[in-house]
Amino acid sequence: MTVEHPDAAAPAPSDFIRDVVAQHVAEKRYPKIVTRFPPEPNGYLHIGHAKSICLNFGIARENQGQCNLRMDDTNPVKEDVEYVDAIVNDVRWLIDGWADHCLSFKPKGAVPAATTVDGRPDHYLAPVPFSPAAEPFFASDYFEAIHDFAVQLIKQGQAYVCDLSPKETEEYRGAPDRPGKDSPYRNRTVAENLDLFERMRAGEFPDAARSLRARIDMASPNIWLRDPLLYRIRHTAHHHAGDKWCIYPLYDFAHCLSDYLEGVTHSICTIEFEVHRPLYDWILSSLRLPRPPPHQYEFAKLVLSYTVFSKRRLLQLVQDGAVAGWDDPRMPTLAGARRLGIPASALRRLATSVGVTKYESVTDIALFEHIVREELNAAARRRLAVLRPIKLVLTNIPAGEVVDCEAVDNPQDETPTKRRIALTREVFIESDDFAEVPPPKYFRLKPGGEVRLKYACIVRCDEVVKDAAGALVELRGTADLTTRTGGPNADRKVKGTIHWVSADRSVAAEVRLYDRLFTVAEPGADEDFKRHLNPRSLETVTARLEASLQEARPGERYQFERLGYFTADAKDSRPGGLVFNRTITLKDAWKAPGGA
RNA sequence: UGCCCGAUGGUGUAAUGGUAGCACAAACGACUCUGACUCGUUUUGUCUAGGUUCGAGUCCUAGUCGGGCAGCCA
Repeated sequence: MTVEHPDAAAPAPSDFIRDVVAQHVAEKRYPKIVTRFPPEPNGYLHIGHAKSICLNFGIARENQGQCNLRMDDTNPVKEDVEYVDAIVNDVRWLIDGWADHCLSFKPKGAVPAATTVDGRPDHYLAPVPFSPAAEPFFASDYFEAIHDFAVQLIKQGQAYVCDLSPKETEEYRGAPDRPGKDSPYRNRTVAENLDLFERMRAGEFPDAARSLRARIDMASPNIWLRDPLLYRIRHTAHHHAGDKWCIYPLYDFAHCLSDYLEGVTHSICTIEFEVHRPLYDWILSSLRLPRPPPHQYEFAKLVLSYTVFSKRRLLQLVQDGAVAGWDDPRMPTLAGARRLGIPASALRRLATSVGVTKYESVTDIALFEHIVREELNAAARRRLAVLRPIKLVLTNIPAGEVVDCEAVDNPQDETPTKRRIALTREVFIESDDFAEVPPPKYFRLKPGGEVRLKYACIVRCDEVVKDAAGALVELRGTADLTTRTGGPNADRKVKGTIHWVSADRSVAAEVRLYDRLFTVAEPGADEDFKRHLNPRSLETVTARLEASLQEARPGERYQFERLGYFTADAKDSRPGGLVFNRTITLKDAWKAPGGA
């Protein structure tokens, strides 16, 4: 069954960034709209990143443009190829079937060739579609070009080598309300700076002994204009660039130039970079580049209630063993969400429905849950499964006899398909669906009461069998076969309908019942956020599934009727040993009195 | 404290000087072989004070409140 992605047909969203892009398109300012998604490969992508990914790829998609996936890998000490691979995988999963045609990679191993335009360096790497011979863009591929730009700034007297230690640099920088003071090395000659910078590159100096700085204004009210560092010395090999370098550009210098080199037109980032924008513009305009420079736009990142997104905290959860890894289904990472069974389309819909603004807000997790249920309701086949089985013996059905029943795969389908399930003398029902002393308005099974077994018939509970200790052993009852679906009394109404499986025509399986990882709406607001961890975020049960579920494939999603949506775990499922993850429960409007 | 950014129901957003709308949540009701889905009804909002204007959520001024910035992190 194929379900059209609802977001494929949805009208393009509108926000202040898209308004700007639309205007630029109208005035034909650029030959093509080019955006980029630039994660640093130092952790896994999370749902917050989905907002940025959908914004950048969405804009490319809506304007027949392209979006580059670029590793912002300028700090080798924090990064790793493990993260590069995970990021590529997650991005491709998120945009598959939606904006994958806008995803631009580069030929594997390619490094931009230096050319000269108007006597100035100009490196432009033409993008290629994803293929086995392609890889994402890497800022580290531009190190040679970025170095050349640094040399140009030095020659223009706009950058200098500074010998101040990190601590001294901090002191000289001043404070937001107090101007900084000039470095004593600020007025070195061009020749001296050129010599020193090349010796930095050659590895003559130890880490942090010198740095390359932009020469702007130490009294600027904007901290980022007070002679910011452009290059630092780090005698560390790089996961992508190898051991070629011992000087690495900092974010502010590398990012704007990477954007420029890739032909990015709209460089979209989060609001903490707003104060960096004057520096972004200063660098690009100082270089007097032949092509029109990109511009930076900022938006507020996604904050979701009941979850944390900061890499620091997510890393802590992984390292402390609070979860089983970056892809633990409880993690808000894309890898975790995927394993939990969240469809990529739900993430995309969340990303667009929260809007794009300049003020930070907290999105209620209930909105996300609503979207997930809506996607799954349309797409997931229904199955019967009993999480916590209790036995019900239907005494009027002889042992060995099979009553054939027909069940609908998904009533939401236009032409629903059906399957057969077997009703036998012994069935399992949900322990929640029987109450010896029922609360008011209890529609389910009680002694002497009746319920309908979904897709089968109405049954009555005649007897409650207990052991010597008073614990429930089994229920005994009778089936009214005349009320079978399609039977003469099929229309007979009873208040409750419950799910069930045949005792011997069902299979046992591990089912992991996941719940929110945190118990409070804003766990991240508390430095000691781990005390808000939900002790019941995972409960594992051995459930009984209807026989047809044996054929479930890893990653497949089902609705277990009346319970929720469940996905066959792609990592721990084995042939004959399926593991299901509860993606999300069904909405449940019934409130048992007294919390029963 | 200096600079920058922002403020619309409980929550997230729309309205681009002209009827404050949508979604989520909540409550109630209808339907129901999923207490799901679907459908119907209801509740709740333009931070404050001035100004411009025939008309202000929108423009201006001041204030209040919130966020961001002082890594050789990104």
